[in-house]
Amino acid sequence: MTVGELEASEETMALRVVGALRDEIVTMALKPGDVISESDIAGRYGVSRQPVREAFIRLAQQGLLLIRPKRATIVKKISPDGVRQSRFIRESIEVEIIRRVAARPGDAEAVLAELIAGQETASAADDNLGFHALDELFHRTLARLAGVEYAWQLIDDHKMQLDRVRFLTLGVSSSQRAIAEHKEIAAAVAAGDSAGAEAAMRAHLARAEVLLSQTIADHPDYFEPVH
Amino acid sequence: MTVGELEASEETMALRVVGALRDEIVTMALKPGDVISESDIAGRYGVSRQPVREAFIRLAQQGLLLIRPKRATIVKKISPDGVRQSRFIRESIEVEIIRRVAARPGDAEAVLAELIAGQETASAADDNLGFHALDELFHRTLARLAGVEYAWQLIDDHKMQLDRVRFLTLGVSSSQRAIAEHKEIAAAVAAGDSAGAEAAMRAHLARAEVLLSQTIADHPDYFEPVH
DNA sequence: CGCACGCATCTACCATACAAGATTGAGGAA
DNA sequence: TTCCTCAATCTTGTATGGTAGATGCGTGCG
Repeated sequence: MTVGELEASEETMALRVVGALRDEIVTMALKPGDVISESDIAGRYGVSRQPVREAFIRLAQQGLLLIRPKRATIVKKISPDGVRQSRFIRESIEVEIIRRVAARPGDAEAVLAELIAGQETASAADDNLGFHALDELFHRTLARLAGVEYAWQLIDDHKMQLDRVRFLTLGVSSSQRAIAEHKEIAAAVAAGDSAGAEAAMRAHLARAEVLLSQTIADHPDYFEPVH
Repeated sequence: MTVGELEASEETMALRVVGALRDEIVTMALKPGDVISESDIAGRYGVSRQPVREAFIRLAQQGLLLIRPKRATIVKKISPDGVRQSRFIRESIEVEIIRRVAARPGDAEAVLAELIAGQETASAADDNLGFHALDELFHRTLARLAGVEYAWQLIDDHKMQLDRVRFLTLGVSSSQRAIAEHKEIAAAVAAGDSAGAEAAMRAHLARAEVLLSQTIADHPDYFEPVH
């Protein structure tokens, strides 16, 4: 597989390689279990081994690569247990966020309504990518409203694991249903109903759960064996 | 300041430098705002710039260093807002953990009682360091009992920010009170009282909150200005 | 035939040299 | 005095060569 040159930019080579590799991994162009090497990637992107090496370190810390010293570097297989726990973390934080927002709705209602309207537009136009972006923005906005945007950044880091699974289930998810659930959350927030908002958020996040086992069955070699 | 050589070990140089620098930062031997350079650290530890550089990258991703390209690398100042949000994350996750454990106590009661007994021994012997270790183990054990030990690892990463604050308030904290609160949590867990366990955990974590503003007042130059 | 040894050949790790942006301070002109 | 210019000298970024450990395969011995 040949890869186009990295476009020139302000950032350093190392960071550009990080971005390029992350995209390849999340979109499954690089598959879990694939063996890569510094020289290999360096050659493909037309840079030296040094920035590639630093990119490997960053991606390894984010859980996307596994560096086996003096042996090889491989694209980390998806850990079912890791996915489960990433969801646990996300649910813990998002539930706490929605509680806080519901406790002091402020101008949340108007902001959320606008976002949901945008999602309906994207969904009607079959703009899957746009919808995904707005979906993410919905959750990020809730974090901002709760005054903990930094916490969302944390979720974002660990969300890459989930994004790989999401990519494997593309098309399966129903944006209609997601929008309905978003409305339910927004309504509970507007009403200041903490308990209701929490329950709605839990239900919203739980929906993705059922897809995992099916995905594992479809692509068993992309996942770590249970031990 | 001169630093002893790194003891020989199996791991790579880069990882040893990471550990050494992390300790220096958390214990405030390297103070927030201090300017360091790859060459400087390399000379002090007797290695080349390369492993030091890789250590910098890792520590920067963990939020302890700030790399300003072509300029300098500095020990990141503590962000009061970051501390607040790190606590938010920790509370979110720990509350969810304690709920799960309380919902299925299992053999939690015996395990927790044993840990608390150890803490009392350490406290009676004025073994502050040992008590701290057992305190951490208490929370980690709860995560294990909930089946989400990986989630604790996440907290651990972001706990370094909090540890720097904790180091500044050493001696202030009362281990007696912490033990009493641990007992309260364990009792609620044993009784299967989810709501009570959650409330006890929130109170336990909230106790540290009051110390922050005092600490900022004592060491204003260690913290980022509010913007 | 089966197994152990050794060598060719991978890998990531580390050291060193060079490149290029950023800072600082000295020195000269207005 | 004040301000601008520029060069010395910091910094991190990148390239490349050499090193040591791990792997796999072929060979030769039992």
